[in-house]
Amino acid sequence: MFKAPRGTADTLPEEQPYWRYIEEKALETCRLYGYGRINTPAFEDAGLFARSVGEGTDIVNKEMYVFKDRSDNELALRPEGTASACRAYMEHGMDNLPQPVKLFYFADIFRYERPQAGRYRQHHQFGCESIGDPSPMVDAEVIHMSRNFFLSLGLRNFSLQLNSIGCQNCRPGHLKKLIDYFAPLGPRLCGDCQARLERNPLRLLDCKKPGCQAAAEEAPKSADYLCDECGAHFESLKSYLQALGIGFVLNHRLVRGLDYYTRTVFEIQPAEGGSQSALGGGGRYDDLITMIGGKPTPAIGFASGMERIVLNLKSQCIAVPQPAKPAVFIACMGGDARVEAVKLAAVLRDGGIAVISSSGERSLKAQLRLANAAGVKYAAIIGEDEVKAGTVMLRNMETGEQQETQPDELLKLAGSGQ
RNA sequence: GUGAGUGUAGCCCAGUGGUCUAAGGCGCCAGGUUGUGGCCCUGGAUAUCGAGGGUUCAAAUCCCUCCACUCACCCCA
Repeated sequence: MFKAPRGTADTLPEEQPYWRYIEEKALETCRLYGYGRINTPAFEDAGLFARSVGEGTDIVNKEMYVFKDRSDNELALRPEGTASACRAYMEHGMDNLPQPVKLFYFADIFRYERPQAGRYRQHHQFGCESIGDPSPMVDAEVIHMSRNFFLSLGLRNFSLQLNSIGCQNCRPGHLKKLIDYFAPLGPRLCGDCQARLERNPLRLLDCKKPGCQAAAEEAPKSADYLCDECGAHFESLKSYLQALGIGFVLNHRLVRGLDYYTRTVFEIQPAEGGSQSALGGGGRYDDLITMIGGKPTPAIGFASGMERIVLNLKSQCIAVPQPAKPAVFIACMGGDARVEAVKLAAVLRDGGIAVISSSGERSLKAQLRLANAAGVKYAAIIGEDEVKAGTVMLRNMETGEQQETQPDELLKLAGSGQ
């Protein structure tokens, strides 16, 4: 038998209310902040991600689904959403629009990883990007928006982790300090970290190994080595957040796994669950558009993982709206009754009433059991007597009362919800 | 890619060498009225015991290999 590929999942009808709920809250949040929806392809030129996310990152190196199509184009299933949004921004000349351009999306994201709790090979992100404005006001607004999105979902007890990793001008200085700090520790670092020292010293801060963690705590902080511009940007962002009453945790070890981030980086972390279970995260990426061949364009974005939100909604026992049950179940007995049942279902549906019906193969008892299981308010029963009389036996499933009715009366009754 | 754990019906699971032609619960189907649901009662269907190989007179149960799932690491949403 076929099974869904590893790391993918079917979202069955009973799960859908969670997704619908999240989508509605996201849509409302985007409306409040003036974001417009964009859909981009599930796959792109592989180079788009290699250039933006970074050749040296795990995402590009070992997690990206790359393939050649029949014309030998090198394509990749998108491993994140920002690069596509920026590509679309450039491709459609959105730099000629009033800036910033604010886009949001729901996208499936593909990464070849070992699945575990809250992590899948295909997962879904709600993300937003504000492109074209360098002001820290925008940073504050994006952070405010992401926080309010989670609050609107009813989620509580999450923290906002914040850091600034500087820009092309000041980051090299910090990196050098980091190397100077970590290099003498050499053999006391774990194997991974010794490799990271060469490849990407920032990542050393991220290591979960106790020994490295202790070392990372004392390491030079990027925020201490910001250039004047980055420092001023970070300071005013913090003052905006304070003015908005948004609490945050300065986390100098918060670096993100994508190369394109500059200055502001942030993450929303649930109270419970490890550091790898972030509900969402984002940051500024002022260099990304130049990395993929555009003119210098400042931007900042945020993305959240739908599956992780569902997990947290459940663990926090947040009830989500359930879809309405159909109003009427039509039961029938006998061949002539079936014709009447089909006609009645059509009349009711034309009148906007949700109807489910039985094909009449089973006993009335069995049909009513189905009606009960479906949670309908009314069962409309059509047997030989009703066919002869041109009526319908209407049974109220809540009270058990029933009465003969005309089809058009039934329409009125069910429509009024009485 | 690495490490640990788990694999028995649609779902939850009992069972650790013979009494297992595999128990129970949920769900499903039917019956308990001649045209009537929800509770209750009765009956029924559904399991190549993850797959393959081995040990043994005898394997769901022991051994080996493989596969899948889960959790954790790496990294991220």
